[in-house]
Amino acid sequence: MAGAYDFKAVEKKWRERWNARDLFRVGEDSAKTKRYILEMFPYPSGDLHMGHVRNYTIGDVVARFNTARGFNVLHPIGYDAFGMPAENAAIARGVHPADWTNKNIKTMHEQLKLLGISYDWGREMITAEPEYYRWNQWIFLKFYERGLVYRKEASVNWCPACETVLANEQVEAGVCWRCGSDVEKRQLEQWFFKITDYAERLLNDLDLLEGWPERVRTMQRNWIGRSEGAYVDFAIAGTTEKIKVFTTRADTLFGATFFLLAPEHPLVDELVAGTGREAEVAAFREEVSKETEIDRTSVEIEKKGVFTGRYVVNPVNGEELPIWLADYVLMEYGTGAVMAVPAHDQRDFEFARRYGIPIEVVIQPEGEEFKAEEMAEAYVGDGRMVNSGRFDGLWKDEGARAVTGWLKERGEGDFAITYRLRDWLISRQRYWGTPIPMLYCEHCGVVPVPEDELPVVLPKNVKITQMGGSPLKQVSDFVNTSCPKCGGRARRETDTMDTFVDSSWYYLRFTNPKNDRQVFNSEKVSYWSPVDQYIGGIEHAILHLLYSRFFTKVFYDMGLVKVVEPFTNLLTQGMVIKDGAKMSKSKGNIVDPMDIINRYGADTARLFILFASPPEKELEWSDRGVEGSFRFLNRVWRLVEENATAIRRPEREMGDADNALLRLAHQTVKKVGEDIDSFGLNTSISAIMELVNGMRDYNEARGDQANPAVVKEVTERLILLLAPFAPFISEELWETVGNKESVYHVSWPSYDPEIAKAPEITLVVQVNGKVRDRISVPADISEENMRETALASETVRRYTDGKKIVKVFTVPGRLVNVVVR
RNA sequence: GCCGAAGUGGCGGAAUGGGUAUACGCGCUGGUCUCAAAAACCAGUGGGGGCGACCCCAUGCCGGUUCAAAUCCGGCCUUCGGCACCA
Repeated sequence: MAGAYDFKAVEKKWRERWNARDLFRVGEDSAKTKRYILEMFPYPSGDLHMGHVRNYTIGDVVARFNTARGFNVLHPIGYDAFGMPAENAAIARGVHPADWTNKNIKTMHEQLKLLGISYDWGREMITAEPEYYRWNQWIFLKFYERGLVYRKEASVNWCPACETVLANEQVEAGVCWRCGSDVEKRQLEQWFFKITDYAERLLNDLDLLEGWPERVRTMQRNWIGRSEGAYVDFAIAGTTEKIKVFTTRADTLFGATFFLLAPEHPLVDELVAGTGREAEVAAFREEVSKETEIDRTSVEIEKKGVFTGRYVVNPVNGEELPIWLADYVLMEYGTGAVMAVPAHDQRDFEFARRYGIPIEVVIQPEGEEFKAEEMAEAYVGDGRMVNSGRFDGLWKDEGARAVTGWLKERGEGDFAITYRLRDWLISRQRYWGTPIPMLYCEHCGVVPVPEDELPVVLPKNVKITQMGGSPLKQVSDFVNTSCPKCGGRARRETDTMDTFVDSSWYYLRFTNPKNDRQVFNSEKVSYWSPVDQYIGGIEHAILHLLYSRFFTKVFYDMGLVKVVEPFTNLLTQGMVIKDGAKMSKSKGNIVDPMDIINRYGADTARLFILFASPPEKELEWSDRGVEGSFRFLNRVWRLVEENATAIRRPEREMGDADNALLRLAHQTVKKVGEDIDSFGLNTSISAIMELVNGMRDYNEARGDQANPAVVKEVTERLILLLAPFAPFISEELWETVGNKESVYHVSWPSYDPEIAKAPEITLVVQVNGKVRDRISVPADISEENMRETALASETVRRYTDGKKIVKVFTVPGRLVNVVVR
């Protein structure tokens, strides 16, 4: 295709050829080493945005590069197609969520093809199709069999805007992760996955994930929040009944002056009955229940509570402690009950001061003596135990162990570990999700749907309103069924699954997406898993990545997979921003990828996005920068056209300029390969640009005298290096220089270290650490020669004459530093 | 408040097992071509000084270690993320 760079024609031509040949299809091949490259699949919200383009382009470079290097590369794509936006669209515009979703998928599929991403299109999956979500249901049943699914009534997070419950991970700083509404608390009976059973393994195995950013590992570690401490039993005064608390500070047990229960604690009614404080306590509980998560967990808000009229007995000294309810005690953590030690816990301190409860110091640091009445805040540091009977004198940590051990002997406590991680609430009171495969039989109670009756198909004829409650409840055909056990009347569960369930295992399904007999084929999943390189946004640092790790571990225990971690290496890409802010409709700073593709082509869009910033960092959008990338591709185009002519000229002997260009080409091959491996995609492109600059200088200097063999070799190398970044133009140019085969199947070029080696280096000469001269010397110069050359330099002499040379430092092949006095 | 990351030209960014600071690109200035413009190409471009070969200063700020610091250490400042009553 001679003439100007017509990106539209070029990209269309190769897109059609790739499609026709199904170029990117892969299968298992035991003769090759596999590489599984995966980008987080998109939610089909409409059009591809710049963040998607960045994500998929980065992945595509890695995939194409690894293919060129001879690996068998799995690089699939699918659509995370269940979710709220589809339902919102249905409510707003009366479209069926399925139709809305499918239309969006179609658009995004086309756009991904326009971008030229090398996906194995035969593996495309849509999680909203029964062929996929039936396996969600199957997994749910298997988890149920293993005791990892349970149903319980609990105080749960409720998003009033989404009209559904949320998992703990999905509440960010008290607001809904998706819509930003203040989350409320509700008492509801819901389905949970018992992720806490895996807390210890999820925590420990973070150490295996050396290919993950430390930041993400830390976030997960904090989220799991392991605490070592003790359970201690407190008897309710005047009864034999006991309440268990969890504490990490058993050393302060002698300093407990009151006792706290969460307002939701189930024992409250029973305790308060007959104390005459019923009304006051009930009013307090009512007040707390109305608070949003934000109010309740804000540190600034003053702690409040109410006395129950009852007491517990401190097991270490028999003292009676008043039982209060306090809003800062959470039912979901530990046991929902706390011993309060105001001298050594800031929250208890504030509470005690507010309600006039005594404060007693039981830990004293060396060289200081705290007096309860003088303290302005709790003392939480180290020190020795005081006022603690036989334990006096022990340091904080040994004291905690000693007290716990002593309680354990007496049967009043034990060592314990708790986690901040809560079980994963997966029920959603929404329509557009996977139906939970459970039945409620009038006689048998809760009954799982038998495996051979899957899938429980999501009915299409549903009225979706914003009225709240599961829309499926209204579909009597769906709800009313018979019990598989007794044949009697039963009704189906009408809640659907959290859509994070869908994305917790899709990467394994890609190894065998069309399998209608098994969730995955064991050979295929063994061949491809784990994912070698996973790429996506940091916003999933906890949510999706933690859930996926949990699923993989359960699958491992089930014998379904042989790996304990799903993603060996993780790259968290940075956001695309414009004018310093995240692109968003409300700010009006959105750049539509399709505009860029229409104006400059996909290759330019890809190149700019990769060149403007390293993948993990934010990318500041720049229209000028895009033009620069487009100019570069035009330069490459003209250069290759020019060289295609030069290649046909008669042979000639190698000269210095030829060797120099060849050297540059080999150096560039080395650098580009190394940089892609370490995700220095911006620097690999700059290296390619330098090669192009070198080639241009060569052509200008040599004119008709150019060496055809050198030109051919260097031009071909250039095209091969460019191919992962700008695949369309590379295909075309590859053809221009006379090749028939698709560049996709051509091996990555090798480099010869001998050719890449420079015959001369620049010797930097410093005097007292300041650069004074730069001298070109042979690369293999000895240290002795370096020293001599440096001292002989005229510039250097000006600084050394009349001075005493104290010492001369040499760095082989680089630098000499002369120290004078 | 706690944890983490990052501060380099006018801008995006290079260079960290200490050793040529500012690669590559954008922008800007001048030039070639043109009736003119665009495109393309060529040259220049951290700041300051000198007629000059050159010199001084500069990687958020202040100190330190070293022959040598963007890079290591200590202390600040700023920005951005995450967590946020977890007993």
